[in-house]
Amino acid sequence: CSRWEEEKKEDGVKWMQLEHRGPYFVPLYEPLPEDVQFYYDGSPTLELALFFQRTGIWISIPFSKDRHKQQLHVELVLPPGFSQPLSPLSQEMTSEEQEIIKDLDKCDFREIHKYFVDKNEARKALPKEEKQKLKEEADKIQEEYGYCILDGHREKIGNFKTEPPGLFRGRGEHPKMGMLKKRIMPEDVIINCSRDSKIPEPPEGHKWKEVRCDNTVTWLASWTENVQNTLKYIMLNPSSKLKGEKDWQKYEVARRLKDVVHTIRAQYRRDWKSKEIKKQQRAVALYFIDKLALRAGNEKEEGETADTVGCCSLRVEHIQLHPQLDGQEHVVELDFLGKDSIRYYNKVSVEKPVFRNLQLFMKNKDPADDLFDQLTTTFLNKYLQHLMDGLTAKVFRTYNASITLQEQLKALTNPEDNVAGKLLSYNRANRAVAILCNHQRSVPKTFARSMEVLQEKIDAKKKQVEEAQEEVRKAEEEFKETKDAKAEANVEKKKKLLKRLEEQLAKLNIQATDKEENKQIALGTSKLNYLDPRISVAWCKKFGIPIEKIYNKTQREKFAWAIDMAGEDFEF
DNA sequence: CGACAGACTTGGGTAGACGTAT
DNA sequence: ATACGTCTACCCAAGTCTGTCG
Repeated sequence: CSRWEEEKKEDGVKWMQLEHRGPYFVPLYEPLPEDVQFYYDGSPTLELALFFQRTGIWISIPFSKDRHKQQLHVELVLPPGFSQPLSPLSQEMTSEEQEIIKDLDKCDFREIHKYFVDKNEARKALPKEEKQKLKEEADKIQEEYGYCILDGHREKIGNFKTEPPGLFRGRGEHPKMGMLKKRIMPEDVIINCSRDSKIPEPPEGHKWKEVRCDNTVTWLASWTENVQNTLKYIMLNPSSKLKGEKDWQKYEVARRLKDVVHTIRAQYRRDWKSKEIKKQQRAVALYFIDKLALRAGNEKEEGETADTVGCCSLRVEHIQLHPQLDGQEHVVELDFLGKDSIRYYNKVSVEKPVFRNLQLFMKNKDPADDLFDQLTTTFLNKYLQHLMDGLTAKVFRTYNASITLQEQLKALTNPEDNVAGKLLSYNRANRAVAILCNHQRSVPKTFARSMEVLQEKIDAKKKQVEEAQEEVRKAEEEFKETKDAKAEANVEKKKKLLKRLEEQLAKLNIQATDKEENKQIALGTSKLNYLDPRISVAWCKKFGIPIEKIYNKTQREKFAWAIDMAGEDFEF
């Protein structure tokens, strides 16, 4: 365990030694060959091509979601939303350019697009040795820039490359969609490292914005991104000791919540009946956060980001109250866009006082008004902090996710099952959590097809099983007649074959079930961020499942601390 | 307090690496 | 050997939450 238990540092101090090479700067875009033209309103416009070249706009072309369409019609292939208006980009043009380029629909990128498609094809078609060479070059960069030394350990860095310039897309209906994200230069970058370390060299002819030595933070380099005017950081990979310890801490906080959650629940039930509306709102919001695993819901600057909400920022228009619905009482219908503009839709039967409170909170309000108008996340978190040290709204998500996994594993795992059956149970437990946390994905494009293929396999296997059954029957008959040892051995052989085929069929059926149930559910996020890995490690040990069956290499690296630590009797 | 900056976690999408079946 | 589907690494946006400042 020694890697996870080293000497304590002073409060807030994250490291004593930090040495690295600085960010790797993505290469400049190569100028387009002269015969690759940009047309505006039908005319080749060489000098205007320079604008797009300068801004790097054509790198947005692979941005299009619909690759298929790109190949069918060679049209402007900017994604939807990148059509009119051109205004976010106009800011980047000189006044002469603005005079001419007024309509994105009149911009013709076809030649440019083709150039890039061809280039990409050419790269793919490269001979093996050439590809190998390219890979070696990439590995060299990774080796050189991808690691740092932190307190004597060589640690992997998460994102060591600067982000290339391009068009900002954002998710959902983003008001800043189409704005130009500028190239990051060394002059934009702040380097953070220890004083006595080898200070990274800026690229030739350039200077860093600043070199600082702040060991109360964990980032190695930072810069301000121009679209949202926010900071971006280069930080360590999740496999690092620093991140691992932080992760462990997070789950320890969630485990402490387990001890007091009953008190907290009792408290918010009492507060539903409080005289103070602010307390009532706090209590109802906390109920949602606890029961539905909603996010806290900070206020956001209007017009700067997509219109999404969490618990505290819910508006009246996001919920509907049904005194009766589908045979249930006091049903709240929630329908809103959450983080990443993922829709949250749920109908839940709530306790009567909650229903009454919600009616009260909605009274005399417009649809666009805040449901919890007296509430902020800061206020809620202050309250939680005094209930338990380190408690914030998001701890409920971690806690409920992890406890659900543990309970579901207990309920679903059948010790009699084979490994495949147990893994199905594991995935189902994981799935229960993903559903709770509303982790969705779009149905994979190949879903229907790959389901068909699987079904064909199942049908074929069924046929084989039937044939094998027939074979067994025949063999038994023969044995009955002849009673000779050879026939007996044949019966055994045929039975063995049948059994193997039946097992294969069962495995395929399990696979199909798992796949179907997983159609629109993303398991990754909960596995990576919400489920205490020690629960999974303990489960694996208890049922003799190899850890590789549930965690891939990266995940095993991230959860090394838990794999080291948890025995089969670990309880969350 | 309330706005804002800063630091860190959480999130879905996707290109291409990888492994497997043919 | 190749085609094909799956998985992973990477991308970078979008949250949460704390601390500071006026």
